[in-house]
Amino acid sequence: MGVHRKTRNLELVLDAFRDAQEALSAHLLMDRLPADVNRSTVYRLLDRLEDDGVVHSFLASENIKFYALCKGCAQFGHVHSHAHFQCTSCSQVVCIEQQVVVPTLNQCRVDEAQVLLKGQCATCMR
Amino acid sequence: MGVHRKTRNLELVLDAFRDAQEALSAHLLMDRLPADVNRSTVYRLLDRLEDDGVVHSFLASENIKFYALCKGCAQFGHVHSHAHFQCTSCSQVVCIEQQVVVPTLNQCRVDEAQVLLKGQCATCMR
DNA sequence: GTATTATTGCAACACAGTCGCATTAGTTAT
DNA sequence: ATAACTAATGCGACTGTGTTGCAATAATAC
Repeated sequence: MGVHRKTRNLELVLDAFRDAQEALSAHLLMDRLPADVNRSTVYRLLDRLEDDGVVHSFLASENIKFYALCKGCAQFGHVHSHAHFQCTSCSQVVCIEQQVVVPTLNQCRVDEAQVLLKGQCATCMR
Repeated sequence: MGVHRKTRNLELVLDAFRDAQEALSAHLLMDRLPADVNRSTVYRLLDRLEDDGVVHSFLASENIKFYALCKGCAQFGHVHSHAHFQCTSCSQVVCIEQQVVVPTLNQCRVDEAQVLLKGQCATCMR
């Protein structure tokens, strides 16, 4: 657990994640922060929070890295093999609570599975 | 199926994929092509080949898009829910033949699952 | 061969993310 | 409270992947 001074920016980022029900990209996160929070700072905070196991990251469409608060996943030694769902209409990303069955391979050792489900969310379907 | 003139570049790209046992990023692909093949051309060829169902793409680590020839997957109306494995040591990416069970969600319609398994490949383990 | 137009090369661009460095501001000890 | 220490920040420049407009080239159809 790295050093974490209780700074304004850190609080703002954590608040943003707590307020959001969804996962956030660096860009989406910055939209929810005051405009004067520096881009580099946001990336550095995200890196640190990920190192400390506060958030986890995964790749969604368009090569965008998304971040979400770790909840249950922290209990399992941070095996982030839970799935994420991204709506192809509104691009919103959410964590799927149910655990995913990780296939075993006969030649390779599998440490982690990143599962991105794509489709349409409830809001966009109606 | 879009128009495809039989050009030198197209042949070179297809040959590179056929020769490779693994999936290739645009960068890795260009390493295997003559140096005078333009970067834009490679990206455009990859886009076209993907549109035509000749290759499929998926995201691996570091937000890099990988491409691989479609084989069996083409039979199933291009539901690319098969997994890919990336070695965290050598970064090589391969397609996993075995089909992945796509979780169903009660609120959302899932059209596609992108599964990236990460671990160590046979070569790097020994 | 000529006409048509898909394909290409080039250069400039867009965007996510990183890095070095000087400055600012939490934290700790006095 | 103040000073010392150093983590955190802001800035600007940079990297790397991928895109785009446009003029030149070349594959195909006639």
